[in-house]
Amino acid sequence: MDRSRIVETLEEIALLKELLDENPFKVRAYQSASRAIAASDEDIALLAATRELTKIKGVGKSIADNVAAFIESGASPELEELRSKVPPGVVEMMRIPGLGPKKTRTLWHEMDIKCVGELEYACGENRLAELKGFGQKSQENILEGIALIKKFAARFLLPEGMAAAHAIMESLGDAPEVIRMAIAGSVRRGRETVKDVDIVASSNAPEKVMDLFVSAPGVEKMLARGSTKGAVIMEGGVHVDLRIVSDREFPFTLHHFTGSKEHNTAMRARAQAMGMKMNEYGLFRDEERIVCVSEREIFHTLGLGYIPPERRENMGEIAEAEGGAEPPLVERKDLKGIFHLHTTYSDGLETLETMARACMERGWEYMGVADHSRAAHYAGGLSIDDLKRQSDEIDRLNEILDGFHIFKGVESDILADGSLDYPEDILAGLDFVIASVHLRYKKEDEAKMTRRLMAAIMSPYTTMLGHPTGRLLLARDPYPMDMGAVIEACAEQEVVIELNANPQRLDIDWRELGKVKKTGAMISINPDAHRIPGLDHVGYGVMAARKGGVAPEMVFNTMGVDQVAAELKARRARRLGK
DNA sequence: GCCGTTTTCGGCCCGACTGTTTTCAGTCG
Repeated sequence: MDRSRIVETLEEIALLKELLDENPFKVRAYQSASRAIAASDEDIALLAATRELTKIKGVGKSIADNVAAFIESGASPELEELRSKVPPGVVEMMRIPGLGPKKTRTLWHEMDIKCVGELEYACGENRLAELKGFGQKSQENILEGIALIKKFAARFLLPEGMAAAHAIMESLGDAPEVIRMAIAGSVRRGRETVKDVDIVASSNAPEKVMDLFVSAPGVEKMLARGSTKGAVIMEGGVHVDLRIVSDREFPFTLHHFTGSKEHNTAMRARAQAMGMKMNEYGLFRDEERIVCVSEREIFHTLGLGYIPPERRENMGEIAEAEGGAEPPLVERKDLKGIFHLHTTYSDGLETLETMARACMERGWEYMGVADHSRAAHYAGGLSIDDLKRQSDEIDRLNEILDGFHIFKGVESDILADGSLDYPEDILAGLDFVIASVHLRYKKEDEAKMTRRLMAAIMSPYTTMLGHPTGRLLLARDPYPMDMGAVIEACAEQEVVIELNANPQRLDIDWRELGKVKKTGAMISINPDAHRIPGLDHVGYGVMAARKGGVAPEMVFNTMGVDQVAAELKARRARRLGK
């Protein structure tokens, strides 16, 4: 049983109970149990089998029994029962901004509205205006909300969120009324997809700053405008919130709006346990305000080391920072070179030499070229002759490029039976091989896909496993497979796991990195670049690695060129000797 | 439903904004 299925089940139970107007504290209990299980390092199935689920703080006897029953039978009677009471369309209605459980329930019970379509019709017929708690304005807002969720997927990729955030930062950053200003929210945390963008500013003239914000270039629509809080929609549909506070409040507000909500909840609980109270304006002991000029001081006051934004997901980071500890996290400057880029030999847009020079400009010591293999017809995969031509060109370039080295590699398709795409003697002539699935995954079930990946990992020529889950964010789900088994096999075979830094992939998922760390396997932060700007995607990869708590030593491409060359040789030799 | 250095009962994180109210409920983060 997948942990995420348990977490989703508990979340859905909480939501449905809320819609059914059950005790809000009971609802919260399910929510916090769900979060606690999501954040736990423990083997949930094992704890369930030994009746020890209540060891997890936030999981009591009742929920523990439910989860255990769910794991055993694969179905949750409680959830089924709740689902039978709430039409699915009613749950869908809650996606509309401004509709929470209470209002949705009113629409459902008072107006017999059971789906988004019926709601849209009712608004068009002006039938909500007379309903208690609603009015003309809410009717309009609901219609706009429906249009919005139809027009835009509810989430955006990280780069789109960053672009919107930087646009606002640029138009407000130089204003004399702005004292400090920073991007907060999920963009700052480096989440792979974001729902909206949060920006925090300090000022003594908030009204002026708010004026600038709602009239900034690129703003399409103003949603809200208070004295301290405003919200707009940018062209392209990204929702941006701005919060303006006094400068002494700024670090607390920045921390608060960086979130995550779960991290904040845990931090406030910690403050409370230490006899303090924390909110977005400050930290207080009794009525006395505790001065902190930076986020670092806030963490310090609470007996913690600085927790970088990427880590703030309440997935163990607070325990790790206990006593002032600050576990090292990889930074972009730690990368000494990169693997996995494409050139005009296959579907890249730049020549080998142009890409090499672009890497040199970025201060890297080496690059590992990995064009597509011959099965990837659609991407101009390389024939054996193409590979040889490329190899000759690399030899020439390695002669003339001063202080830079190109490693010879390929991104070999993992064929349906798990074998690689070239004969062994060809693979043996390469410095490294990235093995990736690109084709024939749609009909594979979990067992078959796992076997296929395992077979590829077992090849002594496989150096790295490329984009392990195959997901395309907001577009394609990961293929089904046993990730735990794949990670263990990689560790055992010394196969490096790719963290594909393309912002549409960010694959392996950072949530798996804790597991990778435990097995001792290494990751490589690979740009998978097809053009020059794609090289800078490693920045997204670094953020994802940091979210997973990855130290520089765990990242293959933090090694310098000589060490990488030696390591590639040594690994190949060890595996051929096995 | 969960939890416990005030508690096995009585609490449960906190504040801004909106729209509908005529002092506040609901939503959101």
